[in-house]
Amino acid sequence: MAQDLKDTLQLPKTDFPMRANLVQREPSRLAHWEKLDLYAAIQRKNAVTGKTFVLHDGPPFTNGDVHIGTALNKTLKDITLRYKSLRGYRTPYVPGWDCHGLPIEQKVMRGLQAENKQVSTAEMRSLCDAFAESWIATQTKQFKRLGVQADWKNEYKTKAPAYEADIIRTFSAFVEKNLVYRSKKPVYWSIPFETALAEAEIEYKDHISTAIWVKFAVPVTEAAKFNLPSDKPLFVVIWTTTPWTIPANLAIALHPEVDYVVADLGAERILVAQALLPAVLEAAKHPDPSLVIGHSSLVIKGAKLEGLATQHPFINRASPVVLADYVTTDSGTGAVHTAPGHGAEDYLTGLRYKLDIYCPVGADGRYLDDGQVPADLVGITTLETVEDLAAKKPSPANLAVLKKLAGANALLAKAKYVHSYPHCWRSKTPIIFRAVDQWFVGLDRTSDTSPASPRDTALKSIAGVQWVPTWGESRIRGAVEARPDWCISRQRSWGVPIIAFYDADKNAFIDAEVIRAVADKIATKGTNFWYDAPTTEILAGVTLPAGWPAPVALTPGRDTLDVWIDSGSSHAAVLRNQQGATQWPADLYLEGSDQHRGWFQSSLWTSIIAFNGAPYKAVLTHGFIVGEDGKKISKSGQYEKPPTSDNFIAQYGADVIRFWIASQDFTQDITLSEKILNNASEGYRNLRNTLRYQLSTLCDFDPARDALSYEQLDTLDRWALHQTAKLLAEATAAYDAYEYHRVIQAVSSFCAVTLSAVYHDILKDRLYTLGTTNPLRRSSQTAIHHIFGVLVKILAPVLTFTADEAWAYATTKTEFTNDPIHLQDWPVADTAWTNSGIEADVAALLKVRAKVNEAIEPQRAAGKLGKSLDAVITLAIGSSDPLFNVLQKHRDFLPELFIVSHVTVQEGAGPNLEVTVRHGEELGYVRCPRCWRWVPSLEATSHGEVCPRCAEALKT
RNA sequence: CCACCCAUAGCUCAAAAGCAGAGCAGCCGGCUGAUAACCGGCAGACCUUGGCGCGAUACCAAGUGGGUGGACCA
Repeated sequence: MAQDLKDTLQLPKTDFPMRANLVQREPSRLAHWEKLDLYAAIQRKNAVTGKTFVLHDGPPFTNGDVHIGTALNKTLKDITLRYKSLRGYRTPYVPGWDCHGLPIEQKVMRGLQAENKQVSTAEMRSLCDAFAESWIATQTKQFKRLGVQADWKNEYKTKAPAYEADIIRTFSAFVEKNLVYRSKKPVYWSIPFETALAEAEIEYKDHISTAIWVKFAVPVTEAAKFNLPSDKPLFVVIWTTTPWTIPANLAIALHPEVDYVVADLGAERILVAQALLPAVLEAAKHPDPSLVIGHSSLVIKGAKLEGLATQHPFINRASPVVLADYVTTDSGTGAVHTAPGHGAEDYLTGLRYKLDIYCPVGADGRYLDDGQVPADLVGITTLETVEDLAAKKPSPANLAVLKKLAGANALLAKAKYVHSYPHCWRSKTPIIFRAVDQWFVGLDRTSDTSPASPRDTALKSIAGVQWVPTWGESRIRGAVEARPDWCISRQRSWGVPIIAFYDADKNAFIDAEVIRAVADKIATKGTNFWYDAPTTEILAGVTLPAGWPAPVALTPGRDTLDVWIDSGSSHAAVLRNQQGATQWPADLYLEGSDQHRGWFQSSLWTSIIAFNGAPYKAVLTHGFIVGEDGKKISKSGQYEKPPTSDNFIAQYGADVIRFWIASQDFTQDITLSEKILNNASEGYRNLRNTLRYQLSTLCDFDPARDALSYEQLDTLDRWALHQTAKLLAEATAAYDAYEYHRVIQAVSSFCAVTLSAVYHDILKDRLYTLGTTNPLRRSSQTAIHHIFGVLVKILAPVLTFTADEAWAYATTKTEFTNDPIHLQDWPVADTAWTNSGIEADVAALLKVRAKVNEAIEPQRAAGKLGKSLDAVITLAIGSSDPLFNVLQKHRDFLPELFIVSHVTVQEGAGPNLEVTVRHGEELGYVRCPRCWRWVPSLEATSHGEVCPRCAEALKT
């Protein structure tokens, strides 16, 4: 009989599974979308609105699986775009791949090395190409699995010939504006391989160097100029661990604020930092340092010595004193040997003082015969071979220089010095710093046609861009202001060549028109054309500028462009060409905050120079994923498996990962831990169950047939719609502000509190027990139908799979629909939904409800009461209290709201609300076996005895 | 060493110059008509110090801790 009655209830029913089983089921939804060509369908749908939102994709590097950090980036982009497309924007999104660069070249090279293979540059490039291509395929799969929706058919690759041609054309704009110049710059140099090395190709190892203290004589005339004593020979003493660079010494750097002292050693005087004098004397093994007194009258600030021209120990050349902040008194003499061709900071100092970037060492590591290097040094190598290292023998050059210094009586002291020193990862020999010719972009250059320098224009354009968060603006401004001239050449194979030619004397020839002509050829033939074809073919049909030698006399350069120009040209190669129906400038760039110095900046420079404006209207940045210990996830050892996107998806499913990402304030670093992801799973399940419950209550509801108008809706349902309107406004504002975590907070709270704990719970009675077509039941279903529509669309950008799944069940009662959620429009709340009168009343009543629950709890604990429906409540409150009237007004609604069997409102004596709880039984009530409410009496029906209300329901 | 950002409950996030609010987790219970679900109750937080304010977790300053970028080192 109980079962019989149960069958008369309208119990909720849905096929929408409670268990998401995302890991298994998401792929089939992806396949379904693919079949529908959903991306294209969305673009078609929004093509008529005239609104477009272009997010330009920053290309990930194609040398590995998609990292969870990359997943974060792509997911944020996807959420943004899906929201915008629901808002009616056409959202062409062309994904990109950054294919060139050292990491790939290195991986390929290490592979070849393991097999002991030698290949040509063109073969090398083909191997790199294949390597990149295979990762593009893998990453595409992984991004798709994550739910990233994009124009995959129109993807851009920086290694595609057409793209490479656009990189080269961008470069031609640099040349055209006369910004490109050639200059020497010190680079890491491997002597055995005769090649420049990148930072990543360096290994640091302990090295035994010969430290030397070298005396630079101060001529009498110079001493006089600077009020230094000249009755005895005076020397400035420098200290260095690389004796072989002494022939390239062009200056001595002092710190402007450090005190220097002239010390009398008896036969001669030396000038060193006062603080380091004892250490210098000790190194020089002075018999009795205590006798040496620095002339107290001769303590002098470094700044006062600027310009003092000392004499190089064995080359007839002055070595002037210059000033530099990096000079320390930690070690050495406080006077730093400066060879601008052999050190990064020496180089910068050299630039500041307009010194020659002098490098008398050839590519083979041997001293050149340049007319300055002493004849007995010419041809001697600076290379320290592996054998030398094993024998702890200094390089020939070091030995020769020591001999020269000793012979010139310039060697005050020498000592072994063990320190970490860069070595070539392939030859295992110490590298040298060696200045070689490089191509630069002069960022401060102006011309008649471009009176504003790139830097000025860049700074101006930064102000016109929206930076999210706002501190991004000062970050990039600082980076743009501080950036020195851009060194754009690299001595690599896997990259885009710099289109420059050289004659037999290594004179460079470069011209914008020629570059563009070559670019056109590369666009069809690929870059290997540059490496394989003879110059005559490369330049066939190209009109050479006046003054150029004939093609036969020219050799194509082997330098490649800095890879930042590759990705930095994407706006030109993609947006300007309207690839995938995009447009320039982009509405948004969205990348990690490290890109202020990377892609945001390189894109800005190329765009400023080539097109005179920023390539983006807004730039949004996010932080990085860190482990619980606050360390970057890649360095944080908390996960056994590599932190790849796929590994996390395999455990949680894409929607949970997306939910987690959306729930975080991504302007900060984002913490990832098992606990946090489990939290996210829990949050996800809550939302899923809420959607599921709504679907189940709508099982017999056909909106076209059953929906009521707002005017016909019940109070509680109107209240729920009011809350929904508030949620929608909040979520919309949060989406617009890119504050997705606030969307999640709002929706989670709405589902858990407003719906699950209050609205849905209260609704059960009327939805289950009333007759199918009862207006009150239809009222609630109408409201739920509206609420579901809002909720599922708010969630759609984040829970792409689940929202569509729920949408499919709502519209077709099956798992899939051919009209997916992502093709719908953003919901609109009817203005009538906002009803503050009802909101105020119900809010007051809900407070009473909380009091009632509080009062029920002790009874429950005492075992007197089970479910709240067993309770009969008496409320007593002073009639002067405004609440009294509210309670009276809604008297008939109270049992339902409190989910109790009966409520009596009395005029109370005290000022406070008094709640009395009794079991229905105590009042002599009987329990209706159908709706479980306690009522004064039951009626007989064909289904047995039930309460009058149920009897009524059973008639229909 | 410099610049910038951040600091609220175990976790993820709110708010507001005037009693700091949620979700998840926790603890105790209920229900068995959302059931690997659901409901109720409980408990739990403003980094430290100073300043201006009637009043500061919020504004200012210093410190501490964490992060990012740079400088330096190589």
